Amino acid sequence: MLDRTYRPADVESATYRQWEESGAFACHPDSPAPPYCIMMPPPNVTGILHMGHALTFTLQDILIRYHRMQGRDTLWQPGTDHAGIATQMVVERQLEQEQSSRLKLGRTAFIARVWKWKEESGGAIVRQLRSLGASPDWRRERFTMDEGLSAAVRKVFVALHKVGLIYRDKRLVNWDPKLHTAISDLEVESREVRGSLWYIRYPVEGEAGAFITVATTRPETMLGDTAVAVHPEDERYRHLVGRAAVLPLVGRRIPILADDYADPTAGSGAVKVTPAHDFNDFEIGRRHGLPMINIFDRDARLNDAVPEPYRGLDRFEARKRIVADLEAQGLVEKIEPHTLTVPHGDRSGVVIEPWLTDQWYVDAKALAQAAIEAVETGRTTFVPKSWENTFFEWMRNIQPWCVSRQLWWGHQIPAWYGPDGTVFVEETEAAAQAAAASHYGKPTALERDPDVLDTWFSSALWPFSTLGWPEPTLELQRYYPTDVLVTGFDIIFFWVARMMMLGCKFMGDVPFRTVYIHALVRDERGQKMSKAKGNIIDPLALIERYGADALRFTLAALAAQGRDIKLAESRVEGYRGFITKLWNAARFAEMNGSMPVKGFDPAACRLTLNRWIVGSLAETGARVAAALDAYKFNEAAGAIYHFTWGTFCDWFIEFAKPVFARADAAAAAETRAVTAWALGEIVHLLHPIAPFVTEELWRHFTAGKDGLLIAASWPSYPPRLVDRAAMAEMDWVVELISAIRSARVEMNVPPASELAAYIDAADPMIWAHVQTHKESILRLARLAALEKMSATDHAWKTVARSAIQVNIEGAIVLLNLADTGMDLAKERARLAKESAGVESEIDKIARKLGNEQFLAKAKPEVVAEQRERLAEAEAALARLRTALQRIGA
RNA sequence: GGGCGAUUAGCUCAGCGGUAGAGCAUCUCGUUUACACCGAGAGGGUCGGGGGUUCGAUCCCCUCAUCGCCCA
Repeated sequence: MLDRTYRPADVESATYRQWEESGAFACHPDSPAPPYCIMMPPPNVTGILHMGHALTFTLQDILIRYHRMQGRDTLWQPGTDHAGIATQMVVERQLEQEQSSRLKLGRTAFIARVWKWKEESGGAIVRQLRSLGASPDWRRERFTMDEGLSAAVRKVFVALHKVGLIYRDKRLVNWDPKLHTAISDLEVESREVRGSLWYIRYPVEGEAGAFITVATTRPETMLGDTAVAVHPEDERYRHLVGRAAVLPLVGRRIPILADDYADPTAGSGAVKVTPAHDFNDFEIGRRHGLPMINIFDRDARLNDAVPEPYRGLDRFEARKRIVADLEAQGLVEKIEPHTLTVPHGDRSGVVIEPWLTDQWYVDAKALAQAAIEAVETGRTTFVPKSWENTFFEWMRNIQPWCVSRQLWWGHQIPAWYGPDGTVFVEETEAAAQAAAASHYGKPTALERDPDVLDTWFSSALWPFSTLGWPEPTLELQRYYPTDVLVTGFDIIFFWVARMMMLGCKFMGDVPFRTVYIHALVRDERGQKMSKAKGNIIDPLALIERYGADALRFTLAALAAQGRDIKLAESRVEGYRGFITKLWNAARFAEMNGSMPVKGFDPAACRLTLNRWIVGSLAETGARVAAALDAYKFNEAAGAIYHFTWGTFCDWFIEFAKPVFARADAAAAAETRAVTAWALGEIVHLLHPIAPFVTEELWRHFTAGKDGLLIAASWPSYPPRLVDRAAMAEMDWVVELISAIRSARVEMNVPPASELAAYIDAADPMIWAHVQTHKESILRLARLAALEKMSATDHAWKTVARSAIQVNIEGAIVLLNLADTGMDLAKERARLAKESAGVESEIDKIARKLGNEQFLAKAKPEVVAEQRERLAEAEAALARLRTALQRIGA
């Protein structure tokens, strides 16, 4: 016997274990079934499950379970990402607490320490994924630093280097002075900061008392200035172009030159040029062949290239000192408040310093071409399509990708340097040494590049490296290109674009046919969840409180395309109610001996009631499948929700009750069988979204005889199951009961009082319907009796004065209040209000139908529909008028 | 500055050419043996403003306002 309420905690972990042990998650590369593959975006090994993960993995799991049930050989490839900077930071923080440090340990010991951390505490998220019910093929779990994946990284690096698509270059990079590494453009966050604009006078050489005033937001970098630039058209400064200024505090002679970059309308119109510490100035420096003077060390402290008093100062300290010294010399003309955007490292949070270093770059521009074409030609499509624009925008303006990082944790770059600096890029040290021996003519000692690769470099290979590339494995052949990538828009650039580029390059085909971009989860006020704001909703806490299914259902129900998801806990609570509702419907079935019947054929049902629920279910099944096929998770969830609660529970079960109690054994048996069948179908249709409760119910009803639901087939329903007549009939009965209920409440009829009712219907079919469903109608509308009586009967006229007259399609029903008394005035008002409503509707439709343009141009079925509506409304109005007349209005 | 998106019931959101919907909240009533994590019923919206296209606009187009996000 099922418990009174479903307790998720009691079944979830055991059910999960059963799924996993049954092998249901496994892919079968040798199977004849068509494959279906999703690459799980590998979460950071340091990560813990947050709401964004819960959403993305729920949606992926829904797709996987759905396609698995459809008979596809599914591979959901799981794994984790080594997350270079994040992981290194975690372990470094630990060392700090032990009064140790990465440097004290040395590289080899440090890396060993990180591996140890990874084995012990890494991958918590992988365990958490299980409580969400995710069903990836865990046997195939990969880690981006696994030997196989690392080999793929080396091979790709070397191959790209050989063809010049990876190269070493000295240019400005985004330098993180806290983490001591270069980072890519994407890892830089622009933040608006309130600062100042300093106007500084630079003396003009050879003209005592003459100055050119430059405006700058970073006065401290003046020590590295190598020019002053003005706009070529700027009359104010034309006479100074070609001459020189004397850099204050330093005394260096720097040219005044004309360059379009200087904006005459901004600041003073003249700008200082610091090519080694500003990306725009770097370009000016290149155009004019200016020297580049690096004035910072790796901590962004002033180095020995600056005058002695400033050496060793931190950049912010230096700013104060330099401004003070310039003021002392009367060289600060003015200081204006100024809002500017300042680059910050997304990991460290410190201000990024443009710094001149040697780094490895990927020629992203060249690689982007094939990826752009793939999307243009539709070999990969985005859902929703509008994200393609974002993708194109980024890809068409892509910059060289700086892939080297000055970290220890990651894939060390396979480059070795000879004594003279010659670089040998090879997959192994032995190969590098061989290359060096042939280059130098003798064995030569080499030193390996200490840097590691950007974490996203290995992630970019994920769709094929996890399948065994470069080996020509069966899996690679079978599952690549994958079917769909599911992810948030925030990593289109970081990851999607790069997988596209490297997939096209090395596999000769796109990594996925479809990219489904889902919304970001925000809190109920629409704010991004963050620790700082304290508005984080922990998915694991929700699972504990409401069950994984309630959380999954909520996320699916809210996952409308192209919108942020504002998650309120009340939604999860509400959908837990749905899970419980289903549970109780199953209890009802159980209590009434409704168990699955072998060989039951839903098409063979005789009772209208049963034909109706069968057809209704078939339509729901089609809707759910169509929604999932179109990635409309909210529609799938909505369809199953409304059917289960609004149709099956609210009406079908109520109608079934009198049938079960009836003497007609055949009818009862058929209804029992249909009830069990429908429940079975519901758990199938709901399983991808709410796998735990559905599996539990399935187990309960089949006693395990039919195997696990996770491995069951997705139901398909032949169109002949949909019986329009049965559906219309039941719709009418529902309308009848609803109308009576509504009128009773409106007229303050005590709920317990059972009224005698009379129905007058012109169409004999209606009376037939009433007779068929009489028991249900009496019960649900709380009537003592329902008899046929014509409005022309004398009795009708008498009763009408003490009765509520309920108007429904094709009929009018009298609810006799003789015993309880009748407020005629109130009844008149009620009928009058209803006729007013109908009149205005008639008016609206009549006007429409009176419009020749409408008749001429609207689709015929629309016109027909309006005619029908008008006819019905007119009939309703006639009934209401007669009803009013009868009570003397 | 460039781009994208939003503005629909008190709140959070669906719908996106032809009868305005859901969840939560509110109000009234109810414990009729599946379910109070419930049931019945009700109230509540000139679908941001203005213009246009159309027989017809919440839906398409333009414009304004407000608010987000991304990129510079």
